[in-house]
Amino acid sequence: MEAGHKPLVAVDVAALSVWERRLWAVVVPRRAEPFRGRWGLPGGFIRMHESLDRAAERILTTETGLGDVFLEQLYSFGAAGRDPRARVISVAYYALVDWNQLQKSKAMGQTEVMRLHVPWAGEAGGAVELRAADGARLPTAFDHAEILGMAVKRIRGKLNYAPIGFQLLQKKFTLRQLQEIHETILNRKLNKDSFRRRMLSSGLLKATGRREADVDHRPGELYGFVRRSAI
Amino acid sequence: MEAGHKPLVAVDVAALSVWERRLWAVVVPRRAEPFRGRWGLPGGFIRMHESLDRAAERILTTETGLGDVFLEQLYSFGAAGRDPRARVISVAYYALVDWNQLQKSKAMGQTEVMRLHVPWAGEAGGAVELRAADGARLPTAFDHAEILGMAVKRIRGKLNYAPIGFQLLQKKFTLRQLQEIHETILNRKLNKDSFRRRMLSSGLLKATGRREADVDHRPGELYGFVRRSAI
DNA sequence: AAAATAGTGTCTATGAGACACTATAGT
DNA sequence: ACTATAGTGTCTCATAGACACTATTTT
Repeated sequence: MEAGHKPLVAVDVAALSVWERRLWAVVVPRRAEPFRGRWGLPGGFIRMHESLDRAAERILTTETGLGDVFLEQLYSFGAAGRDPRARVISVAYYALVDWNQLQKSKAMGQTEVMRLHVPWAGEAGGAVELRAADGARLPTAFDHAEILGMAVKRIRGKLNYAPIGFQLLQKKFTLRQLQEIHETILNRKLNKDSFRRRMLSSGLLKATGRREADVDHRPGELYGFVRRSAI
Repeated sequence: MEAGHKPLVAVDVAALSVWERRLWAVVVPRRAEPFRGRWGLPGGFIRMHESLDRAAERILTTETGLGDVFLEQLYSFGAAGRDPRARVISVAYYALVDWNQLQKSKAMGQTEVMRLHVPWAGEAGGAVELRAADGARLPTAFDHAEILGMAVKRIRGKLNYAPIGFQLLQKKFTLRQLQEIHETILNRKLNKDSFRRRMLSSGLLKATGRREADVDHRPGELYGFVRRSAI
């Protein structure tokens, strides 16, 4: 059991949100080398006495101001040359954040929210692209485009059996809003009738009796999620 | 970006097999403290210039003699006190090994193959137990019972959409053998007719035209898997 | 012949998709 | 009235489970 030299252990967090039928990610412009001028994920090194989960929470909160969100371990990245300065093993996490909460927390950090473009279908996987408001592709740092891609792949798969769509919405939402979230994540249209049936029969939604307001059409009923889970 | 002290990074491999309708795991008796006399997973520290995947392959091969098997990253474990000697982050992998290959490689290592008892149903998750031949429960080292449990949970989930059952069989096998593998992993009976239809319509099996031998009943047709994947 | 499993055919239950229809909000 | 979406009812199609039956091997 000899250790040789020790790599550094970092935790990077891919925080995703959905807005206007698009996927968005929280990123940080790099002001120092390496990858200066490129965009990276919020990340940091683990402390000696904190767990991986705690490190992910701490890093997300201090870098973005976000707290009390869905946060789950994603994958560990350890290619030898992924950081040109030193050997760094990164344990990646992903977070799902509702858009309104994200806007409120934005004042805190040096982070920006950029649009994700997913150049593959289904769960094929691979790197994704960051796009600026004008549609220009933004350069990414390290292997963070792969990490973001794996986060998208993960939530696409998870949507088939877990109710993670709720994590991207406020506490009360209509079935149409929830369907829009699912369609955005999967990047395909879903059948309305089937979606309603599936959601209502899952037992995870409870009707509030209230309806949405300020829409220029018949308002839908507002539902709540039975339990709002965090790590 | 200051690193503080560096934790050690280890890779542990949960190598699983199926035989006689039971799950088995490759474990190593610990001859030194901590956890002397208990049973642990094959593991080791990562080298400075090797990737995580390569480290998992190396550790599996040197400790167990196993090569060319299905090997995939599972989860990273980083609780602060999981190793009483030092801060160790362990990136866990799981491997699926066909029983005959496992018996052949056994001569090589100091490893043993022990039966797994899974005390939870479905994909509830949690630690599993190691059992000796006489049914006695064996004590485990570190958090390795949790790692093994997560490996079982993972393959149970994966069985719903991926053909990993093949990895636990020799190149040619009958549908009954494959169904037995699935039933052992899931710990429940499956419908024969439906299982046949699902497997045959998946397009992943090709009939060989040959039949099994040395069985005391009508022999089933032997099938092969379209591609034998490794990492 | 008996035992055991292989393999096929068919019926039913379930769930998804398609489609049509009615209901209700804002403009 | 018009538009847009909410919400319901029903038909069809695909798939899983159940069951019955025939086929084929060893003992």
